[in-house]
Amino acid sequence: MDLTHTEENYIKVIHHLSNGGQQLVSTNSLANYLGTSPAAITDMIQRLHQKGLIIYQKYQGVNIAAPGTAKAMQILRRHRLWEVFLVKKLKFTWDEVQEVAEELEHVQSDLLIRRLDDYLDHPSYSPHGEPIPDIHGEIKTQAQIVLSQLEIGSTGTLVAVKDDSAPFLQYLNKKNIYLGAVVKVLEKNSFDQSMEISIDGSIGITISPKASDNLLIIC
Amino acid sequence: MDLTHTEENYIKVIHHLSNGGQQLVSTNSLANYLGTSPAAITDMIQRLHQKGLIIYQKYQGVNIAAPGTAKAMQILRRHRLWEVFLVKKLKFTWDEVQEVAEELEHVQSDLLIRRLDDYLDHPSYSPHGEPIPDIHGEIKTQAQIVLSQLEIGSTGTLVAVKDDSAPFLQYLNKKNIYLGAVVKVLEKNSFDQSMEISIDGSIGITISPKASDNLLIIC
DNA sequence: TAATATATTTAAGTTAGCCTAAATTTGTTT
DNA sequence: AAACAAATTTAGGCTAACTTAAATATATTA
Ligand SMILES: [Mn+2]
Ligand SMILES: [Mn+2]
Ligand SMILES: [Mn+2]
Ligand SMILES: [Mn+2]
Repeated sequence: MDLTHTEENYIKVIHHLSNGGQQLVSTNSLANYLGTSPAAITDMIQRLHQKGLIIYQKYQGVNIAAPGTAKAMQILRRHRLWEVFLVKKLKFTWDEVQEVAEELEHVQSDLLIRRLDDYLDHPSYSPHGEPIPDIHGEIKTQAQIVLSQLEIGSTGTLVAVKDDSAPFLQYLNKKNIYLGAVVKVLEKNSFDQSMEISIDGSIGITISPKASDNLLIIC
Repeated sequence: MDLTHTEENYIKVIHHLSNGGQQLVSTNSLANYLGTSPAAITDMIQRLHQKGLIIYQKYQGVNIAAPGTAKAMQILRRHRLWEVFLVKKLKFTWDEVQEVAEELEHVQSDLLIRRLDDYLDHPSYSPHGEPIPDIHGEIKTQAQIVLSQLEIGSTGTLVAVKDDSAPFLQYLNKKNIYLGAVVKVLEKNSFDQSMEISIDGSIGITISPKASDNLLIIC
């Protein structure tokens, strides 16, 4: 079944906001996330329910259904492969890729994505550390924790960001924080939850709780 | 001014069918080329005329206007750069690129196209030998003639196809005819206008007038 | 539990891009 | 020049994806 660009975007957002199917998503949260009216959301979710991609009960919110999950995985795969291409081959920075990948993900060609994957040597992660589903829609998960939960004196490797918006990524650029770096927690300010960290040994870096809640590490 | 995918496709086709502005294009020829009803064409050309991209007089047909030409050049640039990318980097064959490039050409990002152009080392021609407009919309033209006009005994270099449809390109594949090859006219059958040619020295190749009319060479 | 506030759906209207059928204009014959 | 044929436009309708305003259901709180 072939979806429109708009339907693909809705499916991706419902998958995201439902945490991969773990919770119901309200009409208002979708409207808010997508910047449209609640009426438009109701309109679309009725159609997506009709197509069997989501589960919807009037007034009760929606959840992603199995065919919707498969579709979401396909779109995320395309999105993240294009992000890798843009960064690795076209010298985009990680804060420049979002908008373009948002369009490229809708180009319909299985051959294209298969060849792109080959060309990029089958990457497992996007430039933001998000896992890239394989051709069957499977993703490898690794046990990650958020930096804010790390104890003083502990170290970890920064592997992903939870928020891949340009402002956050630019904030990280400014503080010289990048994926793959070894992070050590030097101090925690219980007053405002801010953290003193070192990045690959460089010290003097203070980050807000909002930032440390959006940085994922492995230990 | 930002156009929709559909508007971009119309502009490209009007530019093409008007021979770059040299002749008027009829409603029916557009309808026929695009596979839509004449009524739909009238609808769209009125809007494109309103936007100043084409010149249109009721019942008289349309022609491309200067801003439309600029837009067409931009779309052709994107289309052909993507075609080069698909063939050179993703190992597509020249008969596989059309459909995908038809979608990729609509991705809106000047940075993307600039970087793609850099990445491909500023190619001048598509895999079909079509010139790639530069960033200002300029194209280099070279004096080309169609193979059917070449005299017996003369040679030339095959540089482009006039028809880049998959069936024609596959026909050329089958006959081992490719761009860059030296073509020599060995014989002409005045009975049916068919031609005996050699390609880089290989003989025993007969081609129809329909084919030799769509092969462009330089001498 | 009843009143009130909030969330959601329905109703009605818009635009892009198509359709078919009818009306109109232009081109071609006689 | 009138009649006919072909090309084109207009009229009316459709679907996708939105909008605002009104109606209705659910949640909260007195
Ligand atoms: Mn998108
Ligand atoms: Mn990302
Ligand atoms: Mn196109
Ligand atoms: Mn081409």
